Amino acid sequence: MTDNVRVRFAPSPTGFLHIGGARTALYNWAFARHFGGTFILRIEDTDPERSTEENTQAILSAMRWLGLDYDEGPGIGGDYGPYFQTQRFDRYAEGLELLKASGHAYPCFCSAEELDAKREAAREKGGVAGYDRTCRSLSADDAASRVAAGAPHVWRLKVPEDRGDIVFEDVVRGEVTFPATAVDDFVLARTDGSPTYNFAVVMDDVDMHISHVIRGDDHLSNTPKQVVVYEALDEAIPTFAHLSMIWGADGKRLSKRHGATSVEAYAELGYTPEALMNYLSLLGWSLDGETTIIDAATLKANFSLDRISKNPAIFDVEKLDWMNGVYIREMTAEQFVERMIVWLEAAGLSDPADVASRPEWFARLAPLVSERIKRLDEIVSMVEFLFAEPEIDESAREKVLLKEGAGRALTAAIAALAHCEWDVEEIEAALRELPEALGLKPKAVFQAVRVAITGSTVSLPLFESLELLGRERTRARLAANAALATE
RNA sequence: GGCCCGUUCGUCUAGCGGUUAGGACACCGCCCUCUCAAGGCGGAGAUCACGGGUUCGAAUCCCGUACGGGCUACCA
Repeated sequence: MTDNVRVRFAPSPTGFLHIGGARTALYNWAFARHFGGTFILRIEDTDPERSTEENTQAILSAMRWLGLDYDEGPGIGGDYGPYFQTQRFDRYAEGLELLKASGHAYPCFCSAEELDAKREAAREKGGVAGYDRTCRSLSADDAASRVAAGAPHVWRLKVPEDRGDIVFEDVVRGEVTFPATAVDDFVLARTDGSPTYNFAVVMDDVDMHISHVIRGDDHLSNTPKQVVVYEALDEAIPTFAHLSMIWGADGKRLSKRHGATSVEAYAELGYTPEALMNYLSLLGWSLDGETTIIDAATLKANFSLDRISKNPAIFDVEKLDWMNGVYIREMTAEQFVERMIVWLEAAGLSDPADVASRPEWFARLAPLVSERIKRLDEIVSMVEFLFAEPEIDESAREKVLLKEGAGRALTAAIAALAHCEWDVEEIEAALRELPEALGLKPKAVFQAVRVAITGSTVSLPLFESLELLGRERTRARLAANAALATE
């Protein structure tokens, strides 16, 4: 592991792992893995109102599910911890002392009301917002004595008078320039001593020797402020890469209105982590513009920051569905059975012991199902008829069983299947003879059998289904429905 | 309001001065076929947001406009 590439994903545990956050995590991970660098997970839990332990756990489990393993962070530690911001307050305090000592921070006694008023006024005039530096002109003695006297105060960054435009390199945007006026003497430490976000991140990224900051676009405007903090701290500025946002289908910020937004929700809907990872990797990045199926190994081998696109992307569930289907179809029977049984067990239809008792049966079933679904949750309705007596769908009964000839077809099927070998070929051969013998269309015969066996006009392939169902149950269902069908 | 960022088929994107503007999803048609899928073949779909430049030549470079987004907190 080389130390020249150290990146981090730094979520706030104020909710589940969002799709956008997952992509940010994925890009950091892929970048680190590509260069044999270090991927760090840091929990930014400084907002006590909204941060919860549950959310932290949910984020960890979502990352585990996606396969985004980290090298330093919660649960596994590392040389630059702790990895929870709430456990790093002493470091922020030390950093602040450093800035005070070097003259880069000064106390401000302005009240919230005063600041609000000033901000309003400044905005009215149009143009430059930000703190007007009132307390910056306080004499050192005056400020010190007021602090000593216990006057409530915050600590502000003293942006150098001669600091010109702030220019930094962003791998995806190129050179980004902010006018000096975009950075005011912002607050580093609040009245209660806690650090503000823009100060804490820089302290953490410095302490953790972060080489590349890969994060959401919404932080681009924070970057000049952070750059000034790095300078005040006299620390090296990392390389930045700001990822544009992911939007919902309507081009608006992705939210509950758009359906599932958390990684967890996608897992529950039957998406595979492999597919979600593949889809997310292509949402704002491309290998060559042609390749769409990219597994983790390929991603690790090819990921690069310079192929990240600048424009925001709309999350397209239909493409994810297609991709999920591709991954499902690529599974071996064993892999698919492994996933299938989870869903069947949840539905109360089967369990691992069942698989263990008849592995070949499940192995035969697997490919029939896997090539027909896009999401794992579709498994249940598709194979239910093999585990329980199906209910005959009303419209299927009307359209098929109550059609003239259906009863004869079922009766004939019973006879035809009575003595043949019970395997697909024999079953098919036996049933194929019926249409002609009965003077019915093949479709009419097969659909009648299908509905009688599965309860639906749409099902897994007929002959295979019968084989899997077994001779006895097939005969019983055919007989039961023959009695109710139209001759 | 100010500052910053973005704009190629409906969607994700390729393109980085000269291409019939390529691929993928979705869509349509045909083939395969016991239903549904999968698969194969083919099709439609982008005046490259708009307007000016620069250039022999611009989707590609520059400027402006429009639209969208972000930041502008003692949130993160």
